[in-house]
Amino acid sequence: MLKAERHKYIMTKLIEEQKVVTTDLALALDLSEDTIRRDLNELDSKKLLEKVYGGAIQVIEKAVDVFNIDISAEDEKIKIVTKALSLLRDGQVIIMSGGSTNLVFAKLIPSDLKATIYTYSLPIAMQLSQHPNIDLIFIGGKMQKNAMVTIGMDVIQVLSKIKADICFIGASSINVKQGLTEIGYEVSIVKKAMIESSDRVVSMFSSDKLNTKMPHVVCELSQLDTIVTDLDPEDLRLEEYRKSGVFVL
Amino acid sequence: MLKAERHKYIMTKLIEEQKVVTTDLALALDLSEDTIRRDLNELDSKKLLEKVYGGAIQVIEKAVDVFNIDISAEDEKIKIVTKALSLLRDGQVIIMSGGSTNLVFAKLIPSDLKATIYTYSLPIAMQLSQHPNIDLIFIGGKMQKNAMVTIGMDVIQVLSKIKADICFIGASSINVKQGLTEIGYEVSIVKKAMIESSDRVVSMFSSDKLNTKMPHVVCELSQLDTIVTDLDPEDLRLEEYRKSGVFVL
DNA sequence: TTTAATAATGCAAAATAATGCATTTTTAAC
DNA sequence: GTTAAAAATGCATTATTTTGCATTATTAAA
Repeated sequence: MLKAERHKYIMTKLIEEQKVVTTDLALALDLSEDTIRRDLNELDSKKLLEKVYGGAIQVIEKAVDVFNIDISAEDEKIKIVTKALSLLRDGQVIIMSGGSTNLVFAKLIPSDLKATIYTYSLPIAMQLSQHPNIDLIFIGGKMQKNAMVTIGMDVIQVLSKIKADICFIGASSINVKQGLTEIGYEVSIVKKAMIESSDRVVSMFSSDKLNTKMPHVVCELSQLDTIVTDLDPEDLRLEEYRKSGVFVL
Repeated sequence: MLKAERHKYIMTKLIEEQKVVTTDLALALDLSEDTIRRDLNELDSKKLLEKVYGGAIQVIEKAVDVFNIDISAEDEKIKIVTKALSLLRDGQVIIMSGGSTNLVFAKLIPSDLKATIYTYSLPIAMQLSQHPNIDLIFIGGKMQKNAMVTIGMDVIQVLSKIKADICFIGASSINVKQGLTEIGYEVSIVKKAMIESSDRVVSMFSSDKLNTKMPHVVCELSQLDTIVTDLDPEDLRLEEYRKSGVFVL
């Protein structure tokens, strides 16, 4: 019996019975359980079924909901952004980049804060559109699909004409030598423009981003006014950053 | 019985009866209560149910989630927009307004369609950002909070520079005499600009919008090329519209 | 507070899975 | 056809997961 035949048999069986059991299949096909397991793993990796302990079940295609953004390590992020809330003042003009940390931040902005926020991130704009006292301006342009942010000249142009009091920048990577770096060129350019337009630059990120680097430089450490992490500001891992003159919150 | 099966059983039971009781499940499935408890805890941590003393209950819809847009009469809207899908072609430049009917439309655009879409609606942009073959351009500007669309001069300016093959306009109200009308002045202006920039104008709406009016005129009936409703194109209620030269889909 | 029910924890046995390796089968090139 | 490489298979070993039980802790209600 060919492997392909076996796979077909397994898939048929799976549809008939809603599930298959490794031991049963081994018996029915007169093969070792190892082989069956290898088959099931193979079919699983092709997403034709879902391997579970003892056998496999049908794939449940969960309707991909674009609007359901799940934030990894949300608790940690809440801890970070809560510290940054103290930087907010009524009347500020604020620029916010994308990223899930900033999204958590947007969620937690007190509802009585009166401010103007510019952003080029769809999820952040969605979130802020619920805020009663924030004037929200979305910076349009070509969408970078997966990150759900706009990029390109249109964005740079708008940013270059703004004068903001403070900007909140998500970080992909940061280290003492290169400063803030990004994986994507276009995003790095946009973030540069954000920094140019802001009196004060704040970057929030979790400590696992510390001492990592990506290909495209956004800015040197000295251009950041404040960094906010999950660590205690006195933590040793932040010492070098403190020394270089950045305020650590 | 596989663990995965059991979990499925528990979830089904939970939906049927609104709750499950540990002891009952142990009896029904012929397993120790410990195992059931472990199952319930596992499902709880996946947020599929809520473990309580003695069993589990359904998860309570958590606080209004911005990202959870619920579409009223979605089935009806699916019916409408499905008809409109036939108007799409590879290579088109498309403008889409906001509105839940257009959002449903965005969801159903075939994933192999290659097109460029301009929109100024956050939810629609979120939806389209998942589409693999669409170049998406968001038209930025000041956000109108509740509707989650941008409005104002910035939007008009961008629209005035586009030349689109087709635009899809949601409708608040339509009648034979005034044509398309809107409740908000700013939105009416934006829609006017959309129409100006498009070779072909399509409006999709449910039949209860027929023969109603709002304060701000968008355009006359004659400026619409196609209207798409839930009704049969031959329906008597659409007769006057057909007579006025609009193509009814 | 008391009491019975329910839950958490640690542990051991059993089932299932992963891994490395030897053997066989298949494939492809000469 | 021969032959070498690649793939598939089964086995032994080791690792992981699941499960039930005993024990202890917690909870809810009288």
